[in-house]
Amino acid sequence: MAKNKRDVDAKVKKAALEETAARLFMEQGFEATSMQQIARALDVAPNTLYWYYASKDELLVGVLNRLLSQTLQHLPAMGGLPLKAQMAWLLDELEQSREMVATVHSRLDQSPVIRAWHDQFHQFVESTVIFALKTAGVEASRCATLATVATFLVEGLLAHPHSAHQRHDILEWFAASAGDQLGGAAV
Amino acid sequence: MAKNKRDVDAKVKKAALEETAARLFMEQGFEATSMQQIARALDVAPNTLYWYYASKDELLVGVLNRLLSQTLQHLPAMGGLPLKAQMAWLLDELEQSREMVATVHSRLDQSPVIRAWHDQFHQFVESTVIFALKTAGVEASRCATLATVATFLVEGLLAHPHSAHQRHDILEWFAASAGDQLGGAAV
DNA sequence: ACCTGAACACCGTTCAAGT
DNA sequence: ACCTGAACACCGTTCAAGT
Repeated sequence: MAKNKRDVDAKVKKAALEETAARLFMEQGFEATSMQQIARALDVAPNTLYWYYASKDELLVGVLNRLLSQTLQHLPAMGGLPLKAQMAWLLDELEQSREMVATVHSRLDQSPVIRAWHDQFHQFVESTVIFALKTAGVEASRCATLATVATFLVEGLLAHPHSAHQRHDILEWFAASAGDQLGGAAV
Repeated sequence: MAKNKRDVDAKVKKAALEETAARLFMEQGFEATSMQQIARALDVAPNTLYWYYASKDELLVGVLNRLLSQTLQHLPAMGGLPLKAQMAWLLDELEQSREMVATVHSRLDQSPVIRAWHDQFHQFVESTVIFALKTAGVEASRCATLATVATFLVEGLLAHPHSAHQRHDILEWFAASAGDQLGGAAV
């Protein structure tokens, strides 16, 4: 288990690999970026990538986890804020990875490994939102439904182009509806 | 403009082509179905398909329009029903084309022709829902927001596996929230 | 352990040629 | 107008071989 030189080197190389891949995926999209292209940017042979990742989708998972861990570092600061603000923050955060979000959804039915990552991510987000709702005093039986609705609204806003005005109206309406039904908890 | 024999033949052949393609797309998915495979099922050479459609995506558009026109024939009967029932009907209808819905969303960023079809379809659905809401007496300024939310919820339910219980809770909550805010209109 | 050259089995699409 | 055979330029991935 000792971290020897080799492990460090491998980690560093994977990091460089994922950063390059992430850049190309975001610039051109996942489908439009070939393994050849990534390899060329790294100055290695195309099949070298397969020593580190079993497939292009596994490389995508590596990229996703890297992006996720970066986002999670900013999470603690969001603890006490109202739900509407938290959704707005999540939206801003995800919007910077719009391309990646769309890619994940587009490969759900084609790639079991992406499906697994997606489902796990969703479960994490939903349970986090449910916890936040409970903490805000929302009736326990309603929390799951509200969390799912919140998720669907965020995904809808991400997938479809919209104005700041539209976004505001939707989040406002949701927060009001969620709050109203339980006598004005601070949602 | 006269409908001569040639036109009829072409229509019939396109119909057969699109039905075969639709079947394979639904059985195996769009990506997993090659032009070769479709051609083989029709007993023609692969490039024959390109005489009728400029690309695989244009063939998909043909299939989509065919499915849509079938669905639209059942639409008139839905006129007077409450919004919740209409959403449930739309969900059942779309769920039979889950694969196609997912395919359309997955190709939005790759294919301008699919993007155009999708946007047009969305506009049609939203304006239909807005009309239904206005007819039900919903305040005009709220209609657009509610229609968008309804759309997002339908898409969310379609994209993510869920129980009948979850679906019921979400539709119930939405109808209640939409109705409450304007003194109990028959939404 | 790490990387390569060469190949494999596809893919959507094009083009010149036939009828 | 309609259809074909043959090819093109890719693609993700594999494998045997090198160090």
